[in-house]
Amino acid sequence: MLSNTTVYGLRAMIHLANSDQDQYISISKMSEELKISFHFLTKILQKLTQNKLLISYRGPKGGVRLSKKPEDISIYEIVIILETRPMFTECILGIPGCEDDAPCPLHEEWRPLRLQIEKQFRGTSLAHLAEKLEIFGKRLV
Amino acid sequence: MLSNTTVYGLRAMIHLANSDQDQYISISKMSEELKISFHFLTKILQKLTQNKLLISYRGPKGGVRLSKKPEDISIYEIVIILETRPMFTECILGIPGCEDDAPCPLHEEWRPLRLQIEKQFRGTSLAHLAEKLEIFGKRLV
DNA sequence: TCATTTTCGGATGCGCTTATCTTATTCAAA
DNA sequence: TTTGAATAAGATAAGCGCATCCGAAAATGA
Repeated sequence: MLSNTTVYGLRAMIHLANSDQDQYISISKMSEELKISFHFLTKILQKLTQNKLLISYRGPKGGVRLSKKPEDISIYEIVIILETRPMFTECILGIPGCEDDAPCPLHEEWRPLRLQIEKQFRGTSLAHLAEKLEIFGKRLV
Repeated sequence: MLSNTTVYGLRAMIHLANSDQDQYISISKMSEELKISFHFLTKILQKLTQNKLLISYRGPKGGVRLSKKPEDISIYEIVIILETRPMFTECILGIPGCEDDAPCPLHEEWRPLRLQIEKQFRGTSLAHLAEKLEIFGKRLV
């Protein structure tokens, strides 16, 4: 459903939402805590930085932090940036040119589900997830 | 969402559901009509044969045919066989051991969607899709 | 029996995502 | 100003799904 890259990115973002918003969080520390390869995590967070979801800072005491309040970041934004395929729009049968006017046989069955998934992703904020993590003791690793 | 392999398999099965049930359909003919590489389609249909969804016959006039009536084959069965990842059960964050008792932060949000997708796939038969193809002039290529 | 057709099944090569490595750049603190 | 810590960015390797190829086996018809 979601690529590894996206999953790692989501976990890291949830972790950041659950950390002190006023200071930069070291990527290497994060990679240890989340058990994600440091180099790979770096690449992923670079992409999120380039897309303005994170602010990075180099040098000692450097790291990354969220560019907005956790309440204002939806997991939809993260998925759109990290997922290479347009999962919220593509035809489930992969037929080129499939659209409402010229639908594939599964088109009508798939559309409502696709829209509902998108709605759910748009409506779920990092703050919401971080809160759950905090209150109910849920884990990221 | 679905792998290429699964998509090809689904298209081929819909094509078969829309063909004469009493005779074997040549894979090479099918591959031409569906514009799918013959060798690759062969591999995919072999898997479906091994899993009793198709019955194959070698030699001249050979080919494959559905092992059950199109009404009795759900696209769920096909996806389960061809998809390598357990898409109807796996955690959306890919966290090992994620389950109802020890959920990841997205667990509760994802579960109803996942179940609804599964329900839709279980409830959609090849006959239903073939009918649509026939009546509304929808296409597979 | 022999040639032809067709699926079966193993082996191989390709390409993209995933993952790693290396060098450059930036910043803080001594 | 120098040193060390940390991200940035490009190059490179590994793994897996995708795709192809080829010989073997089975069935048909002559």
